[in-house]
Amino acid sequence: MDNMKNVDNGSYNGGALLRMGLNDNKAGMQGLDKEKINKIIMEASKGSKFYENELKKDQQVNQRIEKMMQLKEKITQQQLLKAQLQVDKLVMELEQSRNLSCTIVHIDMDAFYAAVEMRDNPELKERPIAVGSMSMLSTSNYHARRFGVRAAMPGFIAKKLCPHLTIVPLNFEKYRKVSKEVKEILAEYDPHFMPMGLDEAYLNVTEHLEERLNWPEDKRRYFLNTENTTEKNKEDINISGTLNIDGYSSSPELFEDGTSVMDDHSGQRDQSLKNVVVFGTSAEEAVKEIRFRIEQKTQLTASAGIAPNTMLAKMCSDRNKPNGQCRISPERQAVLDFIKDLPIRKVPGIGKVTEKMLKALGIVTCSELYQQRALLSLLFSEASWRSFLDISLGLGSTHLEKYRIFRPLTFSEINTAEDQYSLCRELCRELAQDLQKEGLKVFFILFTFKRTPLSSSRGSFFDKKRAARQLNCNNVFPSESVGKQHFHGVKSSANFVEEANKVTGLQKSNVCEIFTCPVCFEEQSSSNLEEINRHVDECLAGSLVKESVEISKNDFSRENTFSFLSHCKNENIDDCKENITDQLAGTGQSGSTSENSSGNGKDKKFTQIVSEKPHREKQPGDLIDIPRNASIKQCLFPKRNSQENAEQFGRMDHTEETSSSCSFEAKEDSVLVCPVCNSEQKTTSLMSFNRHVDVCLNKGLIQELTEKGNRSAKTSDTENSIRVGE
DNA sequence: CGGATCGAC
DNA sequence: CTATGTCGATCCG
Repeated sequence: MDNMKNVDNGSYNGGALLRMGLNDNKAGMQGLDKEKINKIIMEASKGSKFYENELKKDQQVNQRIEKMMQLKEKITQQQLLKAQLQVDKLVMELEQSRNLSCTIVHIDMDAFYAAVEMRDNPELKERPIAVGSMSMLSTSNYHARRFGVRAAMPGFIAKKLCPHLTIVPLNFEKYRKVSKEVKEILAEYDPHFMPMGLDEAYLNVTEHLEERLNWPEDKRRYFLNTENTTEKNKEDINISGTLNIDGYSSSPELFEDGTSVMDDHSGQRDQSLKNVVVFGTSAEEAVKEIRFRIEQKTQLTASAGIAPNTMLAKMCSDRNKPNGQCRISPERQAVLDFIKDLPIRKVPGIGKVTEKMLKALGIVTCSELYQQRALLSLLFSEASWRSFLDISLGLGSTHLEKYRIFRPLTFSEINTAEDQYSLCRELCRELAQDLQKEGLKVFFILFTFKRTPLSSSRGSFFDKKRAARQLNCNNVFPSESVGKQHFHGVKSSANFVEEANKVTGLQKSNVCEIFTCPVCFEEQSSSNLEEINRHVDECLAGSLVKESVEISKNDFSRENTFSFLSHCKNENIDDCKENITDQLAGTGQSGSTSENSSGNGKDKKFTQIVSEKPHREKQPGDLIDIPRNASIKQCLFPKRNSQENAEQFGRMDHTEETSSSCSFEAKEDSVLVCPVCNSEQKTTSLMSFNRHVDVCLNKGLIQELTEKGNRSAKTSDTENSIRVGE
């Protein structure tokens, strides 16, 4: 079966294989073609338990595909049309939220483990090697890949493919050390960079590039360390007489754009300065500089991708590897051009199975993925088709999940008051920054003014973890990083409670600290939590309450959401106070004051979803949130889609996930504001509200599509290029 | 909720 | 001679 894991890996990287082949031929190596590789793997595998299991899994996938095709048959034109309208509405929203202002870099060390081993043992250099054991390889060098030897392949099969293969045992300590050296360099370009394992990292170099523009040349000047340079590089330097950074590469593909690091400057440089390199101020130059420095320091090469978001950056870094880089300029068209013919399998998150399922629908490239968006929304879970949509629009995360850069922390490690305060401070700062960066018009705060331990009687902390994380992820932080970071590694709620109680007795203490109201920022000195809450309530009622959603105290999922803890000392809030104040000022200007919230400004469309029933009295422990745009968008097509689909197509859908990913639910006597027409809807059920939104949505969309149709005939789903919200 | 599945390294 | 890993996230029943 050509669906076997190893074979599949082989075909997935067929492009790289071909490129490598060219290199290796130059080195006089021979290799195997794809067919031979598959045959050998097949012979080595068949009969094994593993292989049987692979076959079984493959059959299951086939069954899933069959089911999906049956489902597809039942879909009527009308359903498809309706889905098309809804999805396109969302497309327009997504298009509006497209953020091209960041420069994200993905750095990927080439064949990292193997490269380290080769560096430290020159004998291995010209030989095919792999790192790992007879039962599993972690990586292979480029000679070995010529034979089809790949990461995640068992060593004994690799040996059959390439009998001369040298298998070097893993040496993690060494890799960690080298990785640290690389990370020291990366940190200079983005102190919050996000490592992914030992050999990859994302950097947000937006700020660096801004500063870099004003840097004098000497801050961008580096000296070639000839001692640390490989023999080959020395040769290149000597031969060429003038430093050509292309030359130091072991691959002819470095800087595929035909420029070298020196090209911009070499013309002006005389021979005596040939060991000096000056890098420019552009993103490309900065990344070349990073790669140059990495190689100087570690003698290892890296590939890099530069793009407006992480997904694109990652795919970019793959394009010209090894030892190359690629950039997608921050323009919508450039993004779409890059995406257009890209096989979906290249997209991080789309693996073997998804690829096969989509292939069954005739989808191989990203533009095909876009064309079939309506169908996909009916066949796949909400999470899936939404991510498909993001992919086909070239959208991705523009911020890095900062908290992952540290070694995973457990609560037991954050066990001093000092640590907690500084964590709180840090989180506040990040939040304020994120909000500022995203230019949010709606400011969203979650409070729990309650000193209760995180674990309560109504169920264990971890029972609620998932729901809480969901909320975090949707509302407070743009990612789930917080939940991940802080919940990670805690084994049980009992464990946690125990740890929490050690925490300098904070939550037990009734001693009152001075408390800064997060709304008015006045210091409140009170020994009574309820008093504090009353004050905050008044503040909120005065300024923000009309934009807030009140969430029932009984809604347990909110209870343990990350909160600004009431026992934060002044200093904890102080640091973010400025930012928050600024943010609030900005909020006022951008028109989400209470007056506007029920207004009819188009840009205000989504700022208010739910207004609370005025006369319900707040209770201590209540949470107040103001949904931010992102989460509201997710409410546009709430659960009912899947439910209806399930009813119509006989598909049982997961119920809990999607409903809780909606950041609001209709409580008994809520007044809901339709995000489309902005009118208040008194409603007793989410259903009836949804029905209203539905009508509005379709009305609006038809109008928009009609308008568009006048300008362009390209409104059908049969078009060939990606068309979005032009 | 927990086992199965997916995807990444 | 044998021999196909581990983890987190998500799906799904």
